[in-house]
Formats: sequence, structure tokens, C-alpha cells
Amino acid sequence: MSELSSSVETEGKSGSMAQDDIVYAHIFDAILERRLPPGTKLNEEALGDIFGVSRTIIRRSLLRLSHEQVVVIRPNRGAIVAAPSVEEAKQVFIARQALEAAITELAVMNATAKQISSLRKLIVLENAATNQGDLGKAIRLSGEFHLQLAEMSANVPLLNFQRSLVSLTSLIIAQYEVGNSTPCVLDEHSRLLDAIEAKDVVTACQLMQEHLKHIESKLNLDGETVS
Amino acid sequence: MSELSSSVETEGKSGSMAQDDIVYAHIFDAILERRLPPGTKLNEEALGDIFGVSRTIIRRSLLRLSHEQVVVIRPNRGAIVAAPSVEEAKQVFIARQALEAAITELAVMNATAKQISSLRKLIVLENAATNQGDLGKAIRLSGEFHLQLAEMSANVPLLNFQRSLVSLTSLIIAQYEVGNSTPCVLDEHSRLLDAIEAKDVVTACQLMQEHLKHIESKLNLDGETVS
DNA sequence: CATATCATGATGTTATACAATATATCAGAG
DNA sequence: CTCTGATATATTGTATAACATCATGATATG
Repeated sequence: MSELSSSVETEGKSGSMAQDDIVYAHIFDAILERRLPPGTKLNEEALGDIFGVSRTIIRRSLLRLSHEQVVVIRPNRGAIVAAPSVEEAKQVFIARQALEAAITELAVMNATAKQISSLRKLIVLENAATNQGDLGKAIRLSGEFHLQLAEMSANVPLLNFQRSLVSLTSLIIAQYEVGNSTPCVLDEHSRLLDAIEAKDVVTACQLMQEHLKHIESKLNLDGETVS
Repeated sequence: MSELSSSVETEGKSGSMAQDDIVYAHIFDAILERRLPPGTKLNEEALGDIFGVSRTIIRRSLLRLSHEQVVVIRPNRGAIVAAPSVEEAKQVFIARQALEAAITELAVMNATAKQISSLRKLIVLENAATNQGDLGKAIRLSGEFHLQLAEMSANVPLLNFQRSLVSLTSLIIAQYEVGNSTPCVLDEHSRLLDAIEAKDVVTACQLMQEHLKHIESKLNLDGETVS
């Protein structure tokens, strides 16, 4: 389980993180960057040894991850990294279409200049990760983009839901991506942000819809095995 | 804490509930029916005594409730029943408008006759509770109606999100309802269901939107204290 | 080769202990 | 009498140990 040695920010935007959150964040990031691929068994004692904490903390973190559907806890059989079925994957995309439409609309209304410039920087990082061929990082940063969009909506419940859906999407991509898909996503994020900055709701929503369709279309969700 | 002696179903639709879920469900229902009003402190040891389980189980249930935002865990200060601010309340309603629109659309597409007749029965129960003046029960059943709608959407992520939002709405109503509001909601549920049964998406979505506006309009979310 | 049995390992829960932190109590100053 | 500060109490957060329960894999038997 040496996949868990990433460098996670130990400081949030306000205050310090409890060891609780540190463990959670490490596992979470490892999953999103696919160092822990879907289906991986998460042994409580092993994790405890890695992080130097007791099973108590590990169990709490796993529970939290399971509430976000990123991890599945099977009674008496332990936790594994979620491996969404095709059916679940489709539901996630349907939910995202609905949610992102609402978020985009609110983002156009509430976005500040500061938030927009922060997103521009994020896009640069995304580009860099993609060009370096670090697909795991690229996926995580792409998710971060959508999360920051949700923050612009200034709506806590929507942000929480988005967090769960973005995580699931990352897992789904990890499972169902076909071939070495070039993420032409880059330009899409950029153009979406342009529309939001221009306060053009209609275009923004349309771009978002196409963007999500585009992502989904690159996946093999039709039941045919790739192998 | 004798508010927790309600009769919660010990059998779900598939299999038995762990004591874990029983504790969770009892607290959850007590909150939704306002036997535990917003702001109530939830003492771990006391709860453990009531349910005859250790703090471990109680802590897990509280954690789950806090993930659904129904309970707030303040570090080193314990858990209390959530007391959403006006700002949070407004965000919840915005989120619900977006979510329920999506759910309604999907419900029209996927609703089975069985599900619709189940909802009709639920409306009868709602009427009964309202006529008996049991407002707590009425609120809970009204929430149940919206949850079953979400089930008709056949979309697990949307259902999960709906669960959280419906719970929060119940808390918000408990906090901000003005006077003894007669829930003229009854007829609205009925007409909404008619539109869904008739597969009239436009009307259904419109009715849902009005329904939510109606609920919100009966609350005092403008900063004026009622006292 | 298939099946049954057993050994091993992991999880689920409890109980206990203790440090860190809040909250309540109470004495004394003003 | 009220306010303030110090102390005592209670509660939470974490660790650890113990054990029952269940799952899994190994072994033995037919």
C-alpha cells in the first residue's frame, strides 16, 4: 500500500486539519489519482500502520468515504474502492447533467473576478499535467475545476453533492475509459469559463452540457468489454 | 431524552437492519418529527444508555447524520441537531428547485403504476396526519412523498441528495414556520401526482416549482424575528 | 474432482483508559 | 449583588485490548 504517500495539503483554507481529515484526504486523493484503482481492498489494520493511527481513525475515514460513495463497505467483508457498474455510471452522468446546469446558472450570477482568475490558473495546471502525460493528475485537476465551479454557485448543498459526483466520475473514467483518450477537455473548460465571465448563461449551460456529453461519449458504457 | 422512543421499522425492503441503522433511524425520525428540535445537544453517553449500545455506535450514527447535514458536530463540543441559518435555508430551497425539477422529469419517464398507487396511499396518510393535527408526522410524511418521488427517478445519486435536502427542509420548516400554517400542501401533492401519471412533464415540473415556492413562502426567511 | 471441515484472518462491537477540551461551579473582588 | 477568574467536573477524541462473528482459503475426505 505504498500508493498512499502523496503530499496532501495539511492546511485547509481555514485552520489545521485533524489527523482524521489527513487520513481521509490521503486515501481520497489516492483513489482519485488512481493509485488505488476501483476494486482495491482497503485493509483497516494496514492503513492504520501506514498512517500511524488506530483502527478507530481508519474506520471513520472509510465511513466518510463510503458516505460519498467513493468507497463501498461490504458488511463483514471490509471496504473496497468503489467500482461503479455501467448502470450506476449512467445515473451519475444524468445526475451531473442536472446538477451542473444549476451550478452553471448560479455561477454566472455569482462569480467573482478572483474566482475566475483562480480557475484560469487551474486550467493552466491541467494543461501541464496533460502534456506531461500524468493522466491521474489531469483527471483530479479536471475534477477540481468542476468543484471550484460549484463553489462559485455559493450554495453549500450543491457543492457537497458536486463533490460526491465529481469523485464518482473520476472513478468511472478510471474504469471505463477506452484507449488513450486525448483529453481535448482543455479547451472546453476554457471556453466554458469565457462564457461564465461574459455572463452568458445560455452559452455557458450549453457548453457545459456538451462538455459532459463529450466526456461520457469517450467511455465504454455500452456493455462491450474492451480487453 | 425520552423523545427517542418512537417505533421505527426494524425491517427494510431487503434484509434486517443492523443496530447501527436502528439507532440512526430513531434519531433521524425524532429530529424530523421535531421531538428533538433544532439546537438540541446530543450527548453520546446518554444516547448510548437509551439504545443500550456503546459510544462507538452512537458516534457512527452521529457521524452519518452529520454527513447528511442533519446534525452538526462541533469539535470537542459534541453534536447538536442542525439549526440552519436563513442563508443556509435559502440555499437549500435553491438546491431543491434544481433537484426536484430533474427528479420530476425522470419520474414522469420512469414511474410505474405500482409506485404511483403507493404514493396515492401516502397522500391519504398525510391528509390523516394533518387532520389529526399531528404536524410533526405530517411534515415527515410530506418529506416521504418527495423521497418516493426521487425513487421513481431511478437514480441513486439523486435519491441520496434528495434525502439530505428533504431532511434539511424539515428542519428549516421546524425553525422558520410562521404561525400555524395550514398545509394546503395536500392538494398540491395530489395534482402533481396526476400530472406525473398523465406523463405531462411540463405541467408536472411547473406544479413542482410552484409547490416548492409555496412551501418557502410560508416561512419567515426575511430576517424578521417572530417571537 | 467435488465437497465438507477446519484454520486463519478481518471485521464489528464493547469496554476501558486517558489526554485534551468545554462547561459548570464557586470564591473573591469590585 | 454582579462580574471575573480559578478550579472542578463532564464530555469528547483517540488508543488499545479483547472477543464474537463472519469470510476466506487450506486441507482432508469421499
